[in-house]
Amino acid sequence: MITTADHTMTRMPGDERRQQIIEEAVRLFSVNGFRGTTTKQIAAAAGISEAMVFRHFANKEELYAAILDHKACQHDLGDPLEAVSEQIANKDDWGVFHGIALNALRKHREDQNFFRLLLFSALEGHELARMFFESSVTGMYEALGSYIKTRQEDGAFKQLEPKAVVRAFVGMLIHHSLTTMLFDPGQKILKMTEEEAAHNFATVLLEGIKK
Amino acid sequence: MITTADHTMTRMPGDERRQQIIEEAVRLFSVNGFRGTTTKQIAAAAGISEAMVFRHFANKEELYAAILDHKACQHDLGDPLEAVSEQIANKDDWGVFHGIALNALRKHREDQNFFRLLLFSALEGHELARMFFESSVTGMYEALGSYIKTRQEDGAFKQLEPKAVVRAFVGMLIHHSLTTMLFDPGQKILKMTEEEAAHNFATVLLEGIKK
DNA sequence: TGAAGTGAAGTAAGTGCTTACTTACTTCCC
DNA sequence: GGGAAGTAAGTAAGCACTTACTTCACTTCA
Repeated sequence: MITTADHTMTRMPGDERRQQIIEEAVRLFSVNGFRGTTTKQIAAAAGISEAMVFRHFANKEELYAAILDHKACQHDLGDPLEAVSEQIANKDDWGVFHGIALNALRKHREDQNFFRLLLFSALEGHELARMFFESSVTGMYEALGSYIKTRQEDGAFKQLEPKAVVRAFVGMLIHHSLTTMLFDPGQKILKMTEEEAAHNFATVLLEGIKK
Repeated sequence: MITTADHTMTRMPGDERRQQIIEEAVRLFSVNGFRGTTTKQIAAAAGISEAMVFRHFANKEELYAAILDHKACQHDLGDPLEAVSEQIANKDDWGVFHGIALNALRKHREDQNFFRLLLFSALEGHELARMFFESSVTGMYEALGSYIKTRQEDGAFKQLEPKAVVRAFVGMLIHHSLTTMLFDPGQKILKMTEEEAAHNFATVLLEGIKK
């Protein structure tokens, strides 16, 4: 028998195997999409037979839902500005934007697979992915938007629509991650470290909105 | 016989039919992706039998390539800054950024289908789509980047990496179109006209980079 | 103590349906 | 009557999912 993975034949308790299937599925879905990935491929990647996939998940859709559940927990969904709470308290505007940018760029790089998967499913029209995307984006809009509003009231920022400003900022970050991921994985077009990118984006935005 | 389109049964000369197949395919590919669209669906949408699709295109891949070819011509690929050439000559910075923004947002709305299709194929790893995306993005990077460089030499703009500035700007625009398309088609989250969005983005960017 | 039984983890070999693509044939216009 | 435009009815491969069976660690109780 030919096996593709060295963990074949080693019996594992149910939950570990479940996790393993989920992880391989994330990898494959993120590369080929939901429709472009077969249950056979997933099984092979996990080093088990296809039937075992269906012992752990009623069907392909349920496996997919399990991935989103798992990832949603993993990605906290707590306060999106938690990492820069200190800067916010100090009204250190540059620190806030720089911190958010650096944080977001790092997160995107670390979980490119999940990022791709989300995009795929948003395009494929999967409800759960849509909800996840929507709620996490909405959270950022509200949190950062209210900070901008506060600073406008302080007279520190121009009177631009806060949501538009957030969209501009989030746009810089997501587009940067997306372009790098899809077209410039080797960072050959734009030779720039994460730190430099975050610095540039924070500078452009802050200078653009402060009075 | 049940037909889904009113043009069934009317004989058309070859090229017209070819165009029609391409148009229906664009619509379907953009909604369901390449893998998620069947040749039967395309045939039904065009009101012809599946065999006719294969009379016009050797296989599904060739149909896909024909779409990109067709769209690539349609989308000119001339100077990406042609529409704002006057503002560039006058060094009307705000006019340049505002014009580009308005132009891009309009184009994206008008050709959402093609935009979705491109994203799908970038994710699915289709070489041609990759090339199209890459060349059009690269064109913008070079054209706008060189304008920014000129204005930096004039002493009008700050010494930020031009490519990073372009990426920030393009990011605002693409992210706005993408988010609107995927999650906010009814414009309920961000109630903002194209003109307002372009105004905001141009202001944020220009104020962020000018001295 | 050890044979008998239990159940979870595993598989090989299907099933029926869908897919891209083909073939053999018809219709209709010039 | 020849050729382009069209079709109905395939075919082989691939898909999600099932079935019928095996393996083996671990109880249970005569």
